[in-house]
Amino acid sequence: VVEDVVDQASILHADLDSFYASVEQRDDPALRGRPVLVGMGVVLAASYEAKAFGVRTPMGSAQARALCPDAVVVPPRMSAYSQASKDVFAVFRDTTPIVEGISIDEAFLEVGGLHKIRGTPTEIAIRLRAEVRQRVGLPITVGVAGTKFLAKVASGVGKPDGLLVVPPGKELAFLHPLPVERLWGVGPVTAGKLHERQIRTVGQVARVGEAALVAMLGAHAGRHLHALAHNHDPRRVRVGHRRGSIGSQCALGRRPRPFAEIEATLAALVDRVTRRMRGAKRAGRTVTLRLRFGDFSRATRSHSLLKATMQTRAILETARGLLTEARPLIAERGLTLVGIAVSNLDTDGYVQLELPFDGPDDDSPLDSALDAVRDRFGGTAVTRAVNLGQDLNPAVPILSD
DNA sequence: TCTGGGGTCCTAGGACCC
DNA sequence: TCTGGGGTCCTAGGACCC
Repeated sequence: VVEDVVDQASILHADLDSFYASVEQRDDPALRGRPVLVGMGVVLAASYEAKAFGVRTPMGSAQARALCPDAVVVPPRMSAYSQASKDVFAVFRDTTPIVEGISIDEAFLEVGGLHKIRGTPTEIAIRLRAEVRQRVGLPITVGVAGTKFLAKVASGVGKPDGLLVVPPGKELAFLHPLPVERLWGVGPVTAGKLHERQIRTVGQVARVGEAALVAMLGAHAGRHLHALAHNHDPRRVRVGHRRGSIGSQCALGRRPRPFAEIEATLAALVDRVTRRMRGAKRAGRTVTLRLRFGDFSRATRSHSLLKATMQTRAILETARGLLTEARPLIAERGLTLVGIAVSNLDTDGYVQLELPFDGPDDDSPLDSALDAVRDRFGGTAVTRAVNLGQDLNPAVPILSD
């Protein structure tokens, strides 16, 4: 009973519609009302006009053009989307301090304690949509419900450019007729397993029983799905989430590549990732090499360092070692994608510098280098004397936060 | 449906620890 | 030399999300 009283519909899930395509239509009036595809090789986003022709992401551009010959295809402009995302999140934070971003174009907002200041959750949601439209010029759909999960489902059903409120007491009536694919966490594999047993709607999932779902899908997935089908989701909206990994990848196409070219691509990926790590002031300890092959099978190889680092050289050496380890696999199956990710992220780590340093009388290059490090990483640099002439072990930190 | 680039979370075996 | 019960961390794979 207490839960019923407390658990009012106070969670908003705000989700921008066809985000990249909407930004393109906003910035180029000639694209408005027309089918727009963002992405040259593969469709990254399609406007609703294009989706009406059956275009989906990720779909090859050739196929998408076949479905929708009148579509305008534009290259992605990531910096414009990134700025638009920042602008929309500013509107979110003006609405409530409790905002949990879950991707570039969606977030949860907790508006429960704001009744006296800003009105009911529904009133807040109406105003939020108007403000995003007015201040950023983009359409957004908002779902309102008592749990995160249901708010997310509601925004999905409410798209495009809509508002869907699930009032307390009406949750299961809303949820149970929906197809299982609507559940967050049910993808093609899980949906297939459910369909095999003639389970197609959320209501049918709810009637199956937890034990049967666990037998079908495994302990966690089974319990999770059972809980969601009954709208049990105790998760609160959390602020201050930090990413757990930073990575970059590159599709290579089906053409066979010389090993040296793969190594060069890997070096470029590592450079991009370590730059982003330094920009975000995050060091990482586990390096993962991601591979995809001609038959679309995948493999990963990973290695954990003793100490977190954001140094290009240390991560590149590790990545090269992993690539060498995977070389027989690559020769056997043919590589179509290579990627690198760094996880086990920490806020501090080490940076190693090599400096011309003639002796005790010549400490100015060291001082200026330390200043440069402080400027760049914003931390407190601590020096440790190391005789580089004797010991060139790259694992020895000479600077640390 | 012949497939990009960025992520998250879970499972499971093995090594190792007390 | 064999044995419990309780853990942690590492690695690899897989499903899923936008």
